Amino acid sequence: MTARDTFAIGRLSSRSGVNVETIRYYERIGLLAKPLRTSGGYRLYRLADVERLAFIRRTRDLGFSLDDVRRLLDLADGKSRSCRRVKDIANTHLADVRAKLDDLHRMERVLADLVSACADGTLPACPLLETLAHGPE
Amino acid sequence: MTARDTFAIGRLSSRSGVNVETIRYYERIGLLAKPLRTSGGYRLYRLADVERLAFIRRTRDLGFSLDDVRRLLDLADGKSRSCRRVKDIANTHLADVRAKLDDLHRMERVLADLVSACADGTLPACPLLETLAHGPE
DNA sequence: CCTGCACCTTGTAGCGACTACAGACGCAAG
DNA sequence: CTTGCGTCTGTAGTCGCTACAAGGTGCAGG
Repeated sequence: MTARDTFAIGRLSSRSGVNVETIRYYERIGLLAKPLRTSGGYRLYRLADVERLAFIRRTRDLGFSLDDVRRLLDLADGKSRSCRRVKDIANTHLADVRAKLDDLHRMERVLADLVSACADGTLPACPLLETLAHGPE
Repeated sequence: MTARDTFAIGRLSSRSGVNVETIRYYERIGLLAKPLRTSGGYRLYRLADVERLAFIRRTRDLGFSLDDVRRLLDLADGKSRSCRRVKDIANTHLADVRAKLDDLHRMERVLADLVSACADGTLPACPLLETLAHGPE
């Protein structure tokens, strides 16, 4: 049934590193075009789909939202490939990442302090619990 | 109608720094006990509720999950106040925070690199898009 | 007493990005 | 032909809220 260079979703999954369920989800939300089907209803993919999905995976791994992925795919598909617009999206996302980084750093510092205040954990009153109950200082 | 030291949900919200909708949500999932009501059905709170909610807010601000919050509240309520168990929860969460911190650091580095490779954004081919399309080097 | 207004009520649906089924069908190897 | 895995659709669950809609309450001013 399958032409020499087509394959089913499981193979696309293993070749792209994206979960089968996730691939179907991407199709449902319109991130991937609807693929050809076998007479029995199986989705049929080609090498180009592996590429596209690998693009998505790499973009997701950098923490971009699916909306950003969509925009970046559009830019990659377009003739223009406007570097400017790509850069804008990336810069905005970079600012988000840095903001989250700051938040996490703050949490890390406070948590590490609080945990160390608990010493070996055998204290009668728990300093960590005290801080949660009544605030710092 | 209200006794001298009770107040409605809006006041609890402004005193604890937790959104009205969020307070009702916490009640619904059993994080807060069901409060007394006025004859007209309004929830009635006391100072102790402000404390409890402030505890929750502080704990959430440190990034603990609501499940962790529940466990920490149980420990704070219990006679034992086992510092050991509190410490275990905090340490596990701290490890999570550090793992996320590592992820974000990695993203930050790669993003900053890619963005700077785009120079002033007027390049004919976009290096950032190339990397997303074909992977690093 | 009536009006107006802010506040409160319940219930439900939406967000993002998946993940996890159930129950049925396809397909290829032995 | 049977076995057994792969795939299909559709729906519901995750987390931690947030945002309504449509109606009821409480209180101050006139």
